[in-house]
Amino acid sequence: MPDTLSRTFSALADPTRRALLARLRAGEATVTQLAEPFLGQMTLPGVTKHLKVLETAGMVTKTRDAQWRPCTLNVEPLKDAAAWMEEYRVHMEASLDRLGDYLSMLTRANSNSPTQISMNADIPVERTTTITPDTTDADTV
Amino acid sequence: MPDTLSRTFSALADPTRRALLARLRAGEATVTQLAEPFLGQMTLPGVTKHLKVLETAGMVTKTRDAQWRPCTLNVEPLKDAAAWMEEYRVHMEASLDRLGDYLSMLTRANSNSPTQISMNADIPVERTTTITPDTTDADTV
DNA sequence: TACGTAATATACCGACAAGCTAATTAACCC
DNA sequence: GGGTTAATTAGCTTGTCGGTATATTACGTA
Repeated sequence: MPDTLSRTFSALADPTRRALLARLRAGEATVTQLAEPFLGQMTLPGVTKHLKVLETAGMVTKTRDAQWRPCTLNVEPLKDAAAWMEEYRVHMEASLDRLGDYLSMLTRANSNSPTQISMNADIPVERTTTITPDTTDADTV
Repeated sequence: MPDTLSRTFSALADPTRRALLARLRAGEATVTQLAEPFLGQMTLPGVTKHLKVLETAGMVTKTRDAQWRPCTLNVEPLKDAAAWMEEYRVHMEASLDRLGDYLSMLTRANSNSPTQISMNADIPVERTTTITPDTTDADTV
């Protein structure tokens, strides 16, 4: 039983799980709905396992509706992770390479983030993204 | 060989490694200097291994000075992680529980973070930290 | 040259993570 | 009750991780 932060980061360290979270950003979904994009490359129990990891990490809550288990996103643990990362904010801004200024500009241009950088670049979610640096943000979501 | 983001998160999913990064925020340090706070609970090769993980994740750069290997912090991968997390910013702000408003207040009150929430609560770093925000950056690099 | 120190390499271990298949539970509908 | 669908559990294999102990490389110095 590791600490909360470790469990959070550990849960995020898998592209499938990140894609699941990304999908849940669009609203609640059942397990099969969540699994659907992966079923070519992974079985349903596999997805269930990943969901379990996210669930014990506190980022996904499963309710029950008859035989379905609608899952919802819970960002509470992400707040801790973001708070941890906040400590490094000044360092990131200091090193003004690649993403640096972009990110700081983006975070400083508060709230209504039309961002969507690379939600799940490595996952067979049909929407192909591709970062396209020219589209400063917009599109996608 | 997982993707970059997974490797980054995976590297962060360990309190020892997070403590190492935290220590490096104060400036470059050799391996033994970095290991010193842990030597009661872990051997030197153990720390070297953790450093290796951080190194292959691109968050630590080892240079060499005679038989010493001064390590420096490299926040580049953290930018990607922060960018990923940025997507969930709006969700975090929407759920205004515990940390929510505090964090958003904090990020909105840009840069000079006198923050220091819980850098390494679970690790025997004798320097009771607090990073002294006066050294806005300077030194180190 | 020999010695002490800094750091890594190698080999080994137990534990856990990720994936599968097959079987099982749970709820609905006829 | 019988059949169907949703989802989980169980058991297994494979691979990686965290840690140790020991040996080795590299350097500075007496």
